[in-house]
Amino acid sequence: MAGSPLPFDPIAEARRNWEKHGWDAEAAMSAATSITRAHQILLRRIDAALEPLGLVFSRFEALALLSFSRTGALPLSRIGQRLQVHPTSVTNTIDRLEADGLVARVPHPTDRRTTLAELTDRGRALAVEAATALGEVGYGLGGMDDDDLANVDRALRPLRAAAGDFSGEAPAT
Amino acid sequence: MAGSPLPFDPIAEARRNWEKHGWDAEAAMSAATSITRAHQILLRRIDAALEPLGLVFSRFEALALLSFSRTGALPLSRIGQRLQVHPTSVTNTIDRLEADGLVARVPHPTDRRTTLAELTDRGRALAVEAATALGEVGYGLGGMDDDDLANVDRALRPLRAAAGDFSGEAPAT
DNA sequence: CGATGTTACTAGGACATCCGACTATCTGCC
DNA sequence: GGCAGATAGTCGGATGTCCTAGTAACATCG
Repeated sequence: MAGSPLPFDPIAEARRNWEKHGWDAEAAMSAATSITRAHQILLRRIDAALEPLGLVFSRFEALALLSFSRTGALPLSRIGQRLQVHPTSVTNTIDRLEADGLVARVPHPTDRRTTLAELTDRGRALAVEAATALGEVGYGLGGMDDDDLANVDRALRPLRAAAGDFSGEAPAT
Repeated sequence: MAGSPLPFDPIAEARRNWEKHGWDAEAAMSAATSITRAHQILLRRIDAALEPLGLVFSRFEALALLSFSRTGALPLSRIGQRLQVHPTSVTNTIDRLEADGLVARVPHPTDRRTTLAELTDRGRALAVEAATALGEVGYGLGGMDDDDLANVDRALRPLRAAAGDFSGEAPAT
């Protein structure tokens, strides 16, 4: 993607430069850049694993969420809340899933404002296939053991807490 | 952005569902989702801090990189390598920085294939302003102390290592 | 009952990122 | 010298995400 690989860690290098030039908050810069980079690596691997199935991560997430619901159908607004994405992103995601015949839009039985996204049989089956495919590559985290994975959860918890992702729940270990 | 906040942690909830339905690799799923979410939180905060300056994170990164270079100019290809983004993304980034008068494209003195992005005076000054603004919000990580930040670096290191970001360097701490 | 405010979804537009393809150059080696 | 292969940058196209605005429908309360 970006020519040849570098012979050094670009984040460590950036940090050295930060310090050398007297720019502050280098620890925060370094952590923020690590997160950005980790996300990039992850998304690339995940999408690569899903590509043969015609999915991308965001669409898979919606499919998974629907699979877990009792009836296989949820209001678009609830999908947006759970996935923490903008309503227009949900519209877009469901548009594509619907075009692929993986979900169907059905009107809400009582609230006429609301549209439900309902899993089709193909959608339900594909969600399982995709989960399997992702499991095989460890959700892009292949190579990390359970300790490593727990460390990631734990390390990012303060950030998510500050963003209000929990409401005072007990931290899950 | 997504309606009202949830009364529970959506990632912990996803993990419970994963287990309940027998989908495997729930630890990896949880860690991957945490990273995705952390990135989203971060990018939103960072871009909010940069918005008054007319920048976004990716353009700031390019500006910072140029600020650290000896001559204030680098080939686009080097920028892409260091920032680990696709060449076309660099073209786009530099297009915008150039349109804003923050960098100028100049031909490479000896290699006629190569274009250099050279910081203008305004670009150099804005980079400093932006670094200050970002420092004030802790690069989107405000509220995390140095231990927390170090934990993030450390936790994500195995992932970056697996992606080849280091070439056998001694892990920094 | 009706005005006001909230909630649900979509349309249009702005960005950033990637990929594939294409042109222009440089490099290496016969 | 000259040709094959690698490298640099750009263009066009496709995706995903967000924001602003706008319409429709529910909910609340005087």
